[in-house]
Amino acid sequence: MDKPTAAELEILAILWEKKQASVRQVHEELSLTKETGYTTTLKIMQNMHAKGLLARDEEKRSHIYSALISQEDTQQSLVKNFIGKAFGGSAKKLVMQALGQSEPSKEEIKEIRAFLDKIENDSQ
Amino acid sequence: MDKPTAAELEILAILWEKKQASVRQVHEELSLTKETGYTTTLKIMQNMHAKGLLARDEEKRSHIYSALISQEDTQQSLVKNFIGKAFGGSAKKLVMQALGQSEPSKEEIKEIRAFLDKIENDSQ
DNA sequence: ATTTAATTACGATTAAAATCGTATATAATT
DNA sequence: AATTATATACGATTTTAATCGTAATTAAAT
Repeated sequence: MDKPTAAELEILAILWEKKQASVRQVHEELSLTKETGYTTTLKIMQNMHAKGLLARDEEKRSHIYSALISQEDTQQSLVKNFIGKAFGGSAKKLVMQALGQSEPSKEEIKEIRAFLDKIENDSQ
Repeated sequence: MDKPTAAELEILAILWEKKQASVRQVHEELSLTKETGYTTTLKIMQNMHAKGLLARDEEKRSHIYSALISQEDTQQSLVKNFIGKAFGGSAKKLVMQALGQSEPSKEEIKEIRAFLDKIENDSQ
């Protein structure tokens, strides 16, 4: 599947969190961080529905939308694409760049170490 | 600075590797992985020069271009932006997603562990 | 029933990026 | 010197995403 655009991703993020929502609800959430018109949000969500990115329940007057692609799958394809485009295919370089600039807490570092342990064991 | 577009990033990647190159050289490299016209490459590089992304030596007939922004700085801003847009600001989630899908080698895992050690010590 | 408010549908417009054609200039070749 | 090849300059076009206005529809309120 084609990767979602920037505006689509913002809407997906809201739907992943809310599970399901009307255009109105999505738009209000979006308005907290972005200056945009209601019909713009509506249009994008209609497009996403037409593309198969969102499901739509038309029972009630105000349609209820929900994401048809999972956050995990989407993030996976985004990361894969990003590593290819911005880091010449090296996941290691991306990881180090991300760690180097984000100042992770002790606890987060611990979690990442545990994750590395898990990967190492799985690969045997 | 504004983040480079996708096409600009491809050109930057070539210039970071070659240090400097003519439009012809960049275009030939680009043609290996992409179907595109010479004047398209030329135009984009001219735009990048106008924007201050590339330096240009006009001594010879065929101008010689080089990147004015470093790979490290660019990757840093790209990653920062990406974490915000695709991972709700959590570098840890990005890191785990990247590690989970890339099947890093033992050697790479070792390097990442060493990097984590370094970060932990620096933060004290 | 009428009016008001809220929603979807639809198309047009705008904006940004990428693409390309053609003219012009310059160098190299014959 | 004339021809050919190669570059740049410039503007127009195409493409894709995002934005928005307005009409039509439906529900709610009076």
